[in-house]
Amino acid sequence: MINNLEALVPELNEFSVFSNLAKNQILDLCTGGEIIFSNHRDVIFKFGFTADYFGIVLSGAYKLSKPSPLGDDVIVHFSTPGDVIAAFIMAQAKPMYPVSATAMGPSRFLKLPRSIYIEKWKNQPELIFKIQNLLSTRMSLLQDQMVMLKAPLNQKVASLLLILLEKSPAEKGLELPLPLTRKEIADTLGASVESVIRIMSEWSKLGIIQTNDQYIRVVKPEKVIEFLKESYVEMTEKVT
Amino acid sequence: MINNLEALVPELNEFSVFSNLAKNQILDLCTGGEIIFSNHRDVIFKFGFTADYFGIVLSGAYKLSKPSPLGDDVIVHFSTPGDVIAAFIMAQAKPMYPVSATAMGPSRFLKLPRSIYIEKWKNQPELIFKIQNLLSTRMSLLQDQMVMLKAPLNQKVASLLLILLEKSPAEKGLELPLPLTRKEIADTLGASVESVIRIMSEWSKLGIIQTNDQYIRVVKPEKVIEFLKESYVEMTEKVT
DNA sequence: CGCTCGGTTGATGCACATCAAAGGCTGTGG
DNA sequence: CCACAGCCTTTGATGTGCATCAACCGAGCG
Repeated sequence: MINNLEALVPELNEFSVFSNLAKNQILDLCTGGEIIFSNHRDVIFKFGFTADYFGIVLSGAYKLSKPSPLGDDVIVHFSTPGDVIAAFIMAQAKPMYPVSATAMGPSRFLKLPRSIYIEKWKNQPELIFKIQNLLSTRMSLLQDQMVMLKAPLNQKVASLLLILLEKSPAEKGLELPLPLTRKEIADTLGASVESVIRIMSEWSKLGIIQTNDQYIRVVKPEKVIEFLKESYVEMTEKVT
Repeated sequence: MINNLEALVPELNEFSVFSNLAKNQILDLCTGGEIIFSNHRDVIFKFGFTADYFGIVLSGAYKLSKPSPLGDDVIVHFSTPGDVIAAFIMAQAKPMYPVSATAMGPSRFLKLPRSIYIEKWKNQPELIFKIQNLLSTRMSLLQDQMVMLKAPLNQKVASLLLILLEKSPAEKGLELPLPLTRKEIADTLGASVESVIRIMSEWSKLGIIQTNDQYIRVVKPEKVIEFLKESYVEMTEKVT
C-alpha cells in the first residue's frame, strides 16, 4: 500500500496543493490514503452522508451535484485533476457531504481519511492556504454563473463551454477536458435537456462544435465568444 | 485612532473570527485599521479595482454585487456584522475586487490594509481557518441558490426570505436583518422587479409578510415554508 | 433481446420578461 | 418654497423563450 503511494508522489507533486513540498512531506500528508478507481457514473460519496474522508482527483473528472426538491440533481462543480474535494468541511464536528460526487468516465481518486486532515493538514498553514485558493476559485466560478442568470440560454451554454475549455490542458486543444452529456449541461445551467440540445445541434450544423464519442470539441471558439458578446452589442445599440 | 480601536475590541470579540483571542492579539491584528461610516448606497469598494484593503462588517449590512454584461448588477452575497470581506483575495500577487460592496442603510466597516493581512493574518492558522469557514458557508448559500434554479419564482423568493430570516438575530424576531428592496431581491434571484413585486404584494394582501419603512417582516413563516414544499404537481392543482 | 442511456424533433402552453405609465417619497438646488 | 430628479413601488397589456409532453432512433450491454 505504501509503495503504491510512493509511486504516486511525482504525479501529486504536479498539483498546486503539493507543489513546493518535499517527497516525504507529501507521503506524510497522504498517510492512510487509498486510490479509488472509478468507472463512469460511480459515486464516491453521497449528499447528506457522514463525511469520513476527503481527497484529491488524480485523473478523469467528477461532478459534484446536489439533489433539488424537484427530483433532478443540480451540478455545482466539475472537479478535474488536482482538485481537492470535501477538505473544507473536514474540520466540522460531525461533517456531512454537502454534495454527491460522481465519476464522469473512468477516473482515479486519492481517498484520505478525515483523521489525517485533523492531525496533519490542519496544522500546515501553507496547505490550508492553498485549499483556500481552490475554494476561492470555485466560488468565482459559481459567481460567474450567477451573473449569467438573466442571459438567454444560448449565452449560458456558450459561457459554460468557454469556462470548461479554459480548464482544458494544452494537449487537448479545443476539446473539453471531460465527457459531458447534454443533460449534464442542462443540470448545470438549470435548463431542460431538450432546450440545450436544440441550441447545440444548431451549433453542430453550423460546424461550431463537434461531438465525437462522449467528448465535445469547440471547433470555432471565436463564434462561441460572439454569442456572448451579442448582448453587449444589443445593449449599446439600445442605449445610443 | 488607536484609542478608537481599543473601544472596539469588545464588539470585535463577539464575532466568530475573533472569538477566543486576547485583547492584545485583536488590537495587533487590526493595526492600521480605520472605521468607515457608510450611508445608504455608499460604495466601499468597486468591482475590478485594485484590492488594497479588506475588512470586517461592524454593523448594518453591505451587498456584494457583480456587474452583468446586460448592465444590471447581480447580487452574490449579503454581508452582515461579523462577516469578513475580501480577505481571501488578499494573498494574490495583485488582487482585484471580484465584486462591489455597497452599504444597505447606515453601516460601519472596519477597513484593514492589505499589508496587515500579509504580515499578520496570513500566519495565524486559526484565523485562516475561521475565514475558510466563512467562505465555506458563503459557498453553501450560493449552492442553495443554484438548487432553486428550476423552481418557480415564488419558491425562489420564499427560499431567499427564509435564508435571510435565519441570519436574523433573535431580537429582531421575524424581521429581516437588512433593509431590502424588491429590486434587490430581483437582482439576487435573476428575476425582474415587476415579477417579484407581483408575488410579494400578493403575500402582503394575504398577511404573510409586512413591509414597514425599508424592513420586511415575515409574519407567517409557516406559510412561506409551505410555498417551498409545494411541488409542481400540487401547484398546478391549486391553480386549476 | 429486451434494457437503459443519450440524443433528437415537433407541438403546445405557460411563467415570466418586457414595455408603458403613474404615484409616493426623499433629497437637492435654484 | 417649489421644481426637478432619482429611487421605489405598483398595475396592466403584450409577447416570447423555454419547459413540458410525447414519440422515436441508435448504440451499448448484461
